[in-house]
Amino acid sequence: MNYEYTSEGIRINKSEDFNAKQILECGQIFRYTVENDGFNIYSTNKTCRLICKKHHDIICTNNPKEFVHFFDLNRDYGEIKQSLMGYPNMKNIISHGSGIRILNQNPIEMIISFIISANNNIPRIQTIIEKLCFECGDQVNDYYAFPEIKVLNSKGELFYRAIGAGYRAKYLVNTVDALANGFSLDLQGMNISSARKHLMKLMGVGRKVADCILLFAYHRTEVFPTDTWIIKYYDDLFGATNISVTKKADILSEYYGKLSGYAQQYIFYYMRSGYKFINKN
DNA sequence: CACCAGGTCTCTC
DNA sequence: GAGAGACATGGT
Repeated sequence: MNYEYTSEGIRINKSEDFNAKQILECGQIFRYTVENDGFNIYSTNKTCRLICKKHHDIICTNNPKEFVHFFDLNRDYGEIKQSLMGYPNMKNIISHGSGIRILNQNPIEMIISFIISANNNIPRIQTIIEKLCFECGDQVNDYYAFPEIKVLNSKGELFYRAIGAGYRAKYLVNTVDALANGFSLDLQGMNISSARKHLMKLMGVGRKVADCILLFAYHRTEVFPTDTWIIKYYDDLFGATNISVTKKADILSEYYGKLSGYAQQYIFYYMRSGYKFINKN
């Protein structure tokens, strides 16, 4: 990715491989706001302002190095997209969201966020997380940080219900307690199935949520998070069958290999934009 | 009213 | 290990 540090911030020259709107709207991040000239983006207790100009974007932040990693700027997405083009229908799908990148986010924030995401819709997920930060997070200038796990662990099920988590409140209480008491988040050296199994010990973390955590916090791109949108895609591509969602996820991740996570994001964005998938080779 | 949204848990066989 | 139901909440 072509970028440089300037006095204004991280300057990103206009490129097919970076589109702020697509990066933020492809469902991987829940904490951002839309402004006239761009976006405000929040991750753990950090923030940046992404200003979109005609010929370039500027990332304004006090933590430039962290946000270079956050936006995955040192990876060649052109190469990734080139490889994916070889798959059926991917040309259309990728061209619709060609500026998507997979962010490198915080494991705890991803775990909590995606437990809330289960059987829920994106606007409501955002509202719940926003309330969580407002109620439990440290105030930093004009926003609230993602809460410390200790603070979250001081809250009970009633609190999580009050912010709208519904029946997931119990899962949150249970998982936050595990995280506050030394549950390991170090997945280094673990193969994908061990890493997934480990995360799934947390209450509220099933196959799909585990795969989101692996992809968005650990950049394990060999997973293919399979939700209701992806199932629609799968059924169109391979034909609707009675096999389980888990099995479909296995087949998809086998099919796309190490590019699964990237493929999944392009497809998710495409499907959710209201495009009907048409299976034509 | 039913169905859906980035599913998971529990119970049963 | 696979297959039903239940589950909070808000939108269409």
